Amino acid sequence: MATIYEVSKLAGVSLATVSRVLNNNTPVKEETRLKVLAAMEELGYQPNSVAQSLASNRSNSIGILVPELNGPFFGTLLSDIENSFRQAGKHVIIAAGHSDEKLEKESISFLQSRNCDALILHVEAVTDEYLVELMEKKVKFVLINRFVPQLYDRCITLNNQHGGYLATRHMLEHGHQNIGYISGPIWKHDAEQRYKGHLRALTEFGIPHSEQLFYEGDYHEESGALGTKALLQKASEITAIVCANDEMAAGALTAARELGRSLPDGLSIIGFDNVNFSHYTFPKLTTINYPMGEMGKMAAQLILKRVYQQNNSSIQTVFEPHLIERDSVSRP
Amino acid sequence: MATIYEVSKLAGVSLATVSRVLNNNTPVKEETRLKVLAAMEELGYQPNSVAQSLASNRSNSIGILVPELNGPFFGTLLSDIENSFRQAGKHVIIAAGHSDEKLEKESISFLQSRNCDALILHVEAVTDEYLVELMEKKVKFVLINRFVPQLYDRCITLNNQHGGYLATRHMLEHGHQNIGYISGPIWKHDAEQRYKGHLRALTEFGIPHSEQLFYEGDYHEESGALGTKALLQKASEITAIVCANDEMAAGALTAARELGRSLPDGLSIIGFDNVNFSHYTFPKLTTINYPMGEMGKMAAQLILKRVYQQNNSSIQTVFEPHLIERDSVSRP
DNA sequence: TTGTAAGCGTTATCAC
DNA sequence: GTGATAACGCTTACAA
Repeated sequence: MATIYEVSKLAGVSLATVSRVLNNNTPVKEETRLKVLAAMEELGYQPNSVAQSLASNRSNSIGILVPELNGPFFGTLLSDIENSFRQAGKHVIIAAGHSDEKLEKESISFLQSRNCDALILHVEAVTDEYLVELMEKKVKFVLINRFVPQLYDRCITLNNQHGGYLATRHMLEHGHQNIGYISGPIWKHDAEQRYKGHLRALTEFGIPHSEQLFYEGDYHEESGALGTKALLQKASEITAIVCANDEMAAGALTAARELGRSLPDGLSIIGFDNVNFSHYTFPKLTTINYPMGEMGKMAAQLILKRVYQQNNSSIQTVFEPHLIERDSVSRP
Repeated sequence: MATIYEVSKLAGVSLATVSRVLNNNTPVKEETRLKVLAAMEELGYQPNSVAQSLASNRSNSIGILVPELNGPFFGTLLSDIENSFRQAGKHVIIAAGHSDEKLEKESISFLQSRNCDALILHVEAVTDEYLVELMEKKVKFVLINRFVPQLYDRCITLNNQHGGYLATRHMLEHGHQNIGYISGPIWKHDAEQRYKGHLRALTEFGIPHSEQLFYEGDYHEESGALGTKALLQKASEITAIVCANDEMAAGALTAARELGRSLPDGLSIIGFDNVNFSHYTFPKLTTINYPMGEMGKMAAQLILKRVYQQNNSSIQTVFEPHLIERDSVSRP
């Protein structure tokens, strides 16, 4: 591989000049510019990004930490992030935290040890304090799907409460009065918010809320099935179930069928997230869209702007979900 | 951030010695070793991986190129690859090629410009010749899901023919005699092999093959629906359809239902790949497992062994698929 | 077993 | 505008 030194010799200029045309940050006479460019071409010169990083103290790499790499959720996030950065000549290093505090911390150190210029964190297990400390240590990062007050200007979040509201309102507008709710782990911020939105819709329609109609699941398919069975047993008058995510909704679909309910006539079900499999269910799942891709893109923009001073588009930190109507909801 | 130099001063030894305990490749007296370790601890020293790369001419990074980052397929691949490398202290840089020749080539140069020590390539559009050239340029890489004779010892592949055979045999064993086949683009190697397996099973059971029963799709859901309608119209005696992947099988399920066939009694359907959504369909899809994760792990092992001389486990290059029985196949 | 010193391929600060 | 030259933080002969 040719080096900058060989280029400088061939072009008959100094090292520094070659570096200048490479980075075109300092004016260079057009004539010499062309000479250098020609020399580069001739040698098939490719700058060594490692040496650049060492000298400039920038790696042009961004670390991404997500809970899982598989699963229906993070593909589009990664995809859009990678895309944005690649166009800017940066690259992305990935790691998975598996929603485990120790692993999340390890992954963060790992990414830091890789000299990432910035991190995009989708973390669940680590505490707010830890993240604040990270900020105080001058680590550059953006948070996805989590809001920490002290870090307000680097949090990209979804309006989960509004999503929960939309889901339940959709049921109410279809004339449902007895609506079960299968929640995510209620200690999780998004689960709590989605549930709040549900309650708000209920209140708005003057429907009283009952403990009978609530089941706390764990966001996994199995708990959606369990929840459905539990709810329908406690309160067989239920005609609709709102699930706090699509996985649980899929479980609910299966369970409802096992209990002999026809779908959607015998039981309407709505999900949340609009993950990639949600239109493969039967009936195709009505759900709330989570704009993961856009949020990933925005996280990238934010870093491009704040860390690299590139890009001047405006930054949006909270995103609005919307309803995706498919076939799993009907009138009771 | 503390440097190796500060550590050496604090420990009262030379730069070189610190480097030695860091890499423990050269014997160091236990006593000094401990002094150095203590100094590192005290300073919270973290080696600068960029400087290490420049000096050692190794970046400890591996580039991964897949067609898509989203989609149901590549998550588990990435997940298992990342895992294997992280345990070995390496990291992974990702890129997407979108099955486009130009993009695939660009992505490969991009990854090379990042000084990756090796690449894992899941490419579709680039030619065999291009890959052979790449090898001749001494680029280190492993191919996933593709076999190129000259590159035989760096190809990790699935026995697609056997998979196709298993799928069709499963139908035959259930007593089906009129079996439709929805293929992937037949110019693709895996599509061709899967189809060959189908024919072999037919022959083995003494069932003649008919053009009427073949439909060439494009591996997408829509074409599975189209294919099902076309086949059932041409040959309504069909009682089973073998699809060359799960997406098309999902389309087939929907189309069959629209045509008023009950599932699986009125029509049995089998898929291929066992992607993440295949058990969310209704009925749950019977399919052929594609061990993406294991193949990713193996690709990582191969690189660890050949590029880093780490790991001495044996290398397996061809993987066998197996049947996953769920609910979409019954007797006719 | 340890130290010295020459790189690795850039960028960036000076002068000129 | 351009050219020397000192970093950047580490690895690795070669000596001792």
